[in-house]
Amino acid sequence: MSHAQIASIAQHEGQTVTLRGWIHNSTPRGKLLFIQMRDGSGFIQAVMRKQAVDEELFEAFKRAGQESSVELTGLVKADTRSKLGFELSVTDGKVLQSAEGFPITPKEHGPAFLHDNRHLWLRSKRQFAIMKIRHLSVQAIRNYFDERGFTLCDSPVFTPNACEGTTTLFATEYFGQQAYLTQSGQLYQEATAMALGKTYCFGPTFRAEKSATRRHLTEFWMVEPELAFADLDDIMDLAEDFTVYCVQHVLKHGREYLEMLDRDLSKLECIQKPFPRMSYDEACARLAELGVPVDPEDDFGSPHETELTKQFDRPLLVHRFPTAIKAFYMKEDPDNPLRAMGVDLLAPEGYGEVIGGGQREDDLDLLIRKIDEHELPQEAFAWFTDLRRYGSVPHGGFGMGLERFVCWVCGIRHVRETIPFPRTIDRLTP
RNA sequence: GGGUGCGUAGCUCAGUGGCAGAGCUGUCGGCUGUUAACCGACCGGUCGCAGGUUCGAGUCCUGCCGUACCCGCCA
Repeated sequence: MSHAQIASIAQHEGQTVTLRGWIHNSTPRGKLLFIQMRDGSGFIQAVMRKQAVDEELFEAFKRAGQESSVELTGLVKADTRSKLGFELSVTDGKVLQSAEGFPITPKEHGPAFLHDNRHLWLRSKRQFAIMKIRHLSVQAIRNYFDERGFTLCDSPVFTPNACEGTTTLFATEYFGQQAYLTQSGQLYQEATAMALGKTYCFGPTFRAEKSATRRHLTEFWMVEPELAFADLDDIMDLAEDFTVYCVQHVLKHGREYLEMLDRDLSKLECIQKPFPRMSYDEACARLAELGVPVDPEDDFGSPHETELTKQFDRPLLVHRFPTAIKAFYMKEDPDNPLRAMGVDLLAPEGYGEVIGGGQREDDLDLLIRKIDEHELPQEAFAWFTDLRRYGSVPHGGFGMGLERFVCWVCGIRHVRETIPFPRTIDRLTP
C-alpha cells in the first residue's frame, strides 16, 4: 500500500490509498463520521461509515480530538459534495496520537491569542494558504533574477556601520566591538554589482523602528537587486517588469491558495505593464487636485499615498523625491539638485510601498560631500567610496519587502501573518 | 515618539452601582451527508493588577501592566 498526498489525490481516483496526517475537524453524524483531514499538502474530507470499519476504530476516531495524528486508508472517489471534488471513503485507519483540547478551535479568535499560539496556528487553512503563497513568491523572485543573468551575492547580516542612522539598528556585541544587524544589503550589493554586473541578495533584514503598524516587522525578508550601467529609468523598468512577473507567477501557480483566502483574482489579473509613473512633484500637484494638499518639501504620508494609489488599478511608480529626505547615497537629479533619483513602487488597494530604490550617486566628490552633509564618519565608508574611485559607473537597484508583497498578493490586512514566526516591536515569541 | 479603543471562564463575548452569564472548547449520551453541524447533560471564574469613591464596584475615579488600531518612519 503506497502513501498518497492530498495535493495529488486526483491521480488516485478509483484507487485505495493511505493518507497520513492530522484531523483538522471532525463531525459525527450518527453512524457516519466526517473527518476533515490535512496532511501538509492539502485538505480532504474522509467519510467513515460505522458498518464499513471495525467498531473499535470507529469509536477511536469519534473520540480523537482536533489535530490528532492519524492514518486513513480508503477509496478515492470523485464527489461533488466535497469542496475539493474528491472524498476518501474510509475502509481502515489508525489513530497515531489522540489529541485533546487543541486551543485553536474552528470558532473565532483574537490576534493576541493566535500569535501566542503561532506554532499551532500555522496548521490552519488560512495560514497554510498564506505560507504557500509566500513560498511561490520566493520562487518567483529567484526565478526572475536567475533567468536574467543576475548572480546571487548575499550581503552580510553583521555590519559595522549604519547607513541610515543608528536609531533603527539592532546593536550587538561582536568580540569586543559594536556591531549591528543589517537593515539593508544595498551598500554591499553596490560592491558585488561592480564585480559581477548584475547581482541580488535575498535575506532577512532587521529594523528597530518603533512602528507598531500593520505594515511593519522588525525582522523581514528583502530582495535587493543591483545593476551596473543602469539609470533611474532602467531601475523603474526593472521594478515594473519584476512586479508583473512575480504577481503573475503566484496567480498562475497558486490560484487554489488565493481562492482559499477569498482573494479577488481580478485585482491581480490586471497587474500588467505599463504601470503609471509620476514624479514626486507631479504627485503633489495631483494630490492638490484631489483636495489633499501636501507641503512639497516634506514627504507625503500614508493617507496621501492611499489617495494617490486609489486612482489606479495597478501599482504606481513615484520618482524624484526631495533630496533632503533621502539617504546620502542617492543620486541628485542632474536637472534639479533638490530632487533625488529615487523611486517607490506603491501597490494598489491601499497596500502602499512595496519597493523602494533608485540610482546611486556615482560621483566620488559628490558622494564624499553627501557623507559629510549627513554627518556620517568618512572612515566607515572608505570601502564604499572606493567603488567610485575605481571605475565608477552609473548604477542602481531597489529593495522589495517580501512580506509586504505577500500581504498585497494575499489581500490580507497585516504583514505579521505572512511570515512563519513574526517579529514585531512587542513580540519575540514563540 | 504622538493619539484612540479594549482587558469578565481555555476561546469569542454579553453584563442598567445591588445573586457571575451565554455560545464554543473539554467530558458523557443521541443522531446516515456534515464541512464554524445539531439535540440533551456535566465540568469550567483572583471580572488584568494596585489603590480610591460608595452601605454596596465587573460597572465610577486614579495609576500601572497587557493588548488592538491609527499617525510619524520605512520595505
